[in-house]
Amino acid sequence: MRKSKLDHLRKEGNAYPNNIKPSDFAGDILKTLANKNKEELAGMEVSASLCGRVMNRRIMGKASFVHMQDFTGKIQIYIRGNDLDEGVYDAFKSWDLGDIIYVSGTLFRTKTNEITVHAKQIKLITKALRPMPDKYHGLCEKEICYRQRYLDLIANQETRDVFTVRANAVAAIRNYLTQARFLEVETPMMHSIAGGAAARPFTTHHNALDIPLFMRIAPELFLKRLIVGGMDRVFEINRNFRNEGLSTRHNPEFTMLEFYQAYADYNDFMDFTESMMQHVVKTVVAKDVLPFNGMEIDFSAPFTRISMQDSILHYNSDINESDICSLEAAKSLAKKLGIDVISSMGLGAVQLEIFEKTVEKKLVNPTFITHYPTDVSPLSRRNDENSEIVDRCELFIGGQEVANIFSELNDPEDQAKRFKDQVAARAAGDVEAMEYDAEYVEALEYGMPPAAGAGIGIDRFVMMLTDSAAIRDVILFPLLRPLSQD
RNA sequence: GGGUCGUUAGCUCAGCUGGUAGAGCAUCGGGCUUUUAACCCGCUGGUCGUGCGUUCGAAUCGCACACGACCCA
Repeated sequence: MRKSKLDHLRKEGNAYPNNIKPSDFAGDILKTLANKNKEELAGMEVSASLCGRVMNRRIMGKASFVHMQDFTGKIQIYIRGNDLDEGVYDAFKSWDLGDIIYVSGTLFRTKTNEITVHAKQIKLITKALRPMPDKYHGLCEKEICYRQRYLDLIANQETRDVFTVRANAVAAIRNYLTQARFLEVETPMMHSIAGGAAARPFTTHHNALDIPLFMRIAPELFLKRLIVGGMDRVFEINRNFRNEGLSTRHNPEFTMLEFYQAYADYNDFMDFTESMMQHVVKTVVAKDVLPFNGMEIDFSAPFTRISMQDSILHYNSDINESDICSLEAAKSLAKKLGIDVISSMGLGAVQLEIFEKTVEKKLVNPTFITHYPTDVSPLSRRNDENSEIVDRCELFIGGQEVANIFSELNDPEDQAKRFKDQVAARAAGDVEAMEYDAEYVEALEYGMPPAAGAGIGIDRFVMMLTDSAAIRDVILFPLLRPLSQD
């Protein structure tokens, strides 16, 4: 048993040493030597030292092959008893799959031409007391992958790839924004008024102040305070928390990028968002067309831009302009579609419902939907020609909402009025309607320059970059119901 | 919240219309000095998600519950 092997290690000395420093990584070695043939490699006498986990062993009496894995890759080790100090090989034979080892030696190619470390020294660094997932099938059960992500990461290369892409995408975004002179900031995660989005917050409590606090549902109102303060270009990549159900597209905590720029409008930001996303796709996955959930998403072409009303007509040949242009007609159409129509809904709100029901899923290639109704956009600037709509759009890709972009409302009196409408909606039973944020209105009264803002759901974007069907697959530790104690 | 499916050894999975629980890998013992899911011989390993019921007898049938996956709202 592995436990008794550990006990034996403890008796012999330090069972958990931390004085071993590898100088190489498996993936780097394989990459740099990839074009050296057997003879060239033998002549070079390249030495290497690595640490990693034993993933596979083939013991053949007095010599063995091992595959060990670090985060950069998996490399084969050739271990011959004669090459090692007295007793080391016998000890090695008692080691297990999953143990973490140190190896140093020289590189060569085997009969079958695989780059391999011919071990001169090996050492057990950390004993694995529990068995690893199946060496061939890996770990399949989704629940174990989510609950014990470390096992998923050990066993499944695809999982390591997904989270590498995620890290690279975030780095590319950060780099792109920084290059465009955006300043990265951090705003509060705990708010006394949960604003900036239509969602229910998580509640918590601060003991010393004895006040309730809410986990933020969006950073928006704080980032715009920074625009008031003269930080003309800011962005934040961080977690939002929304007290809602779980689905393949929803996790209660998720990562949001928000960025704001003074003296820009939503048209500028459509351009900016489009080129930023294209840049990320190009640099991170090096493809133009991405497979996603059985669809193909073309990121290289200019993103389509179409108004909500036009999109309804365009994607539904059976709907005519007269069906959605008056409140009465739109409501009867909505009812026909099985939408729960509330009497307080305006034309815009009903159109939005019709859009979500009949168009959203059909938007595969990146598409900006423009002309959002004012009554569902309490923080957006009204359109100059039509005050019933706002200068706002949402970006849909692969049938999902990925980004929300608008020209910011910087008129404090209009903002105060919009907040009041929200409070009224809340009183009428809309649990997601916003509260009146007097301090934010006060900030606007000091003068916020005209600005554009955008929010991009990082998790959903990463789903597309990695062809992941569920948001859980791109979040290392998604929320699951805890296992009961018994 | 509603529907469908799933839960069997550490992992991956069989187990038919009810009749003493199976395989591969891993583990353990033995053999093997260039293997590739190494191979050969041998041995272990189970509260069949939980509970209740039907039955002479339940992994299998029924009900409830738990957890998960997918679809829908």
